[in-house]
Amino acid sequence: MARNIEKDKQMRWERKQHILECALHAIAKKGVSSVEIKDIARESKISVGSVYTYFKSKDDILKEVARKGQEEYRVFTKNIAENSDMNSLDKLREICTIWLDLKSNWAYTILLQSVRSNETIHGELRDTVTRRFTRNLEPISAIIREGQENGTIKSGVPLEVAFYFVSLIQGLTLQRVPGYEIPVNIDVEGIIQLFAQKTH
Amino acid sequence: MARNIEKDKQMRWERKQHILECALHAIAKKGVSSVEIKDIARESKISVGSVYTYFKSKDDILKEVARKGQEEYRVFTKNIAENSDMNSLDKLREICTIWLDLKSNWAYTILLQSVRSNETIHGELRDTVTRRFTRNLEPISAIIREGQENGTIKSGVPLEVAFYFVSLIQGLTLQRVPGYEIPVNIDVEGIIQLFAQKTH
Amino acid sequence: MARNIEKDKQMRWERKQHILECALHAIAKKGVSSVEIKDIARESKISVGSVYTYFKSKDDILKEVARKGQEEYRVFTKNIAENSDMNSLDKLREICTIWLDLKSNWAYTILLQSVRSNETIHGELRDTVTRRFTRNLEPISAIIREGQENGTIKSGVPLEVAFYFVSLIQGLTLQRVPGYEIPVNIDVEGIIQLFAQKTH
Amino acid sequence: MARNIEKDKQMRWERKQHILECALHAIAKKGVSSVEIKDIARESKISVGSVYTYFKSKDDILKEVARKGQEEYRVFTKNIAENSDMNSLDKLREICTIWLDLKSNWAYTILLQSVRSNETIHGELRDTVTRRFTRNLEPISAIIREGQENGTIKSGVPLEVAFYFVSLIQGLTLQRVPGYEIPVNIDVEGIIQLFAQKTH
DNA sequence: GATGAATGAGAATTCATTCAT
DNA sequence: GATGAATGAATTCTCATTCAT
Repeated sequence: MARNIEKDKQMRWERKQHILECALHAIAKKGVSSVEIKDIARESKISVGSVYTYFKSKDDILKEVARKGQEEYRVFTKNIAENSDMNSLDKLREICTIWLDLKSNWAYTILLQSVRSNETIHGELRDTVTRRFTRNLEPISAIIREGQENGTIKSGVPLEVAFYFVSLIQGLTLQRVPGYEIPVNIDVEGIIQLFAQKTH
Repeated sequence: MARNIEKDKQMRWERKQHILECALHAIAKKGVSSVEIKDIARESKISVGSVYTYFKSKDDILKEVARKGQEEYRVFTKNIAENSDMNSLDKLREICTIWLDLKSNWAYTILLQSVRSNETIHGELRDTVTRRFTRNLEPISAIIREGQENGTIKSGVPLEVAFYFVSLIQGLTLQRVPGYEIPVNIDVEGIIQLFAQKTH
Repeated sequence: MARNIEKDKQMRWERKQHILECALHAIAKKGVSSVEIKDIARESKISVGSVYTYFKSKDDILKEVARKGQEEYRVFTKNIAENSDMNSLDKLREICTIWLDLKSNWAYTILLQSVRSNETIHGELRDTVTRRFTRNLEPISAIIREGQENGTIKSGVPLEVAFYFVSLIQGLTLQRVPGYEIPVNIDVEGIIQLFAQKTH
Repeated sequence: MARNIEKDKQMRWERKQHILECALHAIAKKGVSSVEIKDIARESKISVGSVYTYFKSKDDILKEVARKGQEEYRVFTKNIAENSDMNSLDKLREICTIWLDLKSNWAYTILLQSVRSNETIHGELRDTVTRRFTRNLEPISAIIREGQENGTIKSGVPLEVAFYFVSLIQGLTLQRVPGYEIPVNIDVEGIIQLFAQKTH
């Protein structure tokens, strides 16, 4: 009996995660504000009613997708930042490459943008997303500082430089709308060189 | 008589422009897909019905706002690019400063963003916006090329570097949600230095 | 122009009243909690969407119907209470007769009951309805006091007796469900005699 | 074996009764039409699915709650009516006191009210409830007749007077919404005096 | 032309009932 | 039998567009 309760909780959690992932895909396809519960249900291969078994409302889902995305991003950048086997530029390179490679990042970036820029969305959520974004600059900021100390990254307030780096990547990501990509090549090395300190 | 017809046409054109500006503000406040015709009417201080006297549909308005914004942007960057009184870095500086200063740019950037990423919006519009965005990279690209030739800007495919420059500025712009700004300072000089060629 | 604005306001007010009356009929037919916006729209001979032009929500309509009903009841009893051409028992007789005759009173009584007994309804509304009910006892209470003073009505705390009188009438009203009436005759004179002071 | 079957039947009956009582509480809290199977399950401390093990449908539960309540009421009034140790007025007094004291009566009265006035409820049930209500007037009617014969109760058609008595008590009961009571004292003696025949 | 009420198609949400475990 | 997740029909509410004044 106790085992079943545990198992049920586990199952419920897993299904929630599944729906969140499917919601992200649905958002990637239709855009945050056009996505319908129907789309999320279809993508998750469950009924519309069932979505409401796991989430209170559509807003609730969007909130959770944003949270999940930001948390995963934090783990992703933190792991790279703390990896002592890589030098600073390689860390930025890695972040840039993986970030621009992941298809889901587009949807996730769009989502965060929408959440933040949509006045109809409850202030608390916008606040939270903003706060998390700011906190998520820290690992990048640490990499920048480290690079500046060993002379491989350009000088400048680390947090500000991190902000530019992230904005640049997000700006590029937003241009990569599936089906409507800007037809200009993106070269990770070129991007990294913007932040690299030339040595002679 | 002919004069009156001319005058009427002129009036009509002016009112359309007024509505477009107000629509941009309304969009900036509520997001492209949440904005209602009622919002645009209220912002323009006219009635809902009158909006339809000047525009065929909501989609029509979005299309026009996007077109107007992108055209003004093209004129803005082109003028700076062709100004022979400024050096290349100063041109970038000027674009960066003015762009980040203008409040309406935030709304306009959001709008383009939303138009391109919103699947419910007619493909033709998304196509047009994308094409114009690409073409609008040209003046910036020209500045980059010029700067590379006189050794003040870093090397790299000019169009790609221009793409990074614009993406960076747009990425930063999107973070500046009125009331929910990321609390990190933006220093134009720091941004320009990313693209500047160090001389010894 | 000023005339039109006035006229518009007047029209709007009249249509609201019309919808409220139709809503009361719809409620009378289907019961408070089963009544749908569709029913109210049909009864008012307007579209569902139009109902929302005049009222914010279904709850808003119920609230207004309750308010309107209680206000009309207050005017009704006050007018009778203050009529110096009738003696006290005639006043009670009149109230009783008219109240039990009016078909809409059934719906209205049901509505007030539902509002008060339904826990899902916002406390503020329940509070207001309760307060108004209490205040509306006053005219009846005045009649009772007057009758006691001239020896035609039984003794007892006037407000309490008024409460019994109103509860009795409301209790009877509630039994008169259209189509499911309790097959027992209601004799106004018999009811009045319960409250009358026998003289010898 | 046979004994087990008996025991099972007994258990099943007891659980049904338990659910019915809990359903009454749930209905009292949320109103007949707002009450959800979930509420009844929660109140009964069993699962939603289990409710359906004992009852065919929500309607079935409502029907049973109403039947149970009306039957208990019949037994209650019949016992008092037939009690030869009490005089007629004492009998009314007893009914009045106990009825107004019992908290569950409020819920039960609301329930009957709602069942009868709710058009979405099956006509057969509404019919049955109405018929039982009428039949349940008989014991009260008998008390009235008895009182009239010994000169302690006012004259009038006994069934009609009984109808007024019950309506008055039910009317008062309905005003006593937990937490939203009408702030007027209820004095059983005052009520009884309305029906008492003054002797000189 | 200007206005804002009217419309109805479409989206979010609820909940009685069923069903797999 | 017990459980609670799954279902989808039904309901409330929204909003672009039309239309009468």
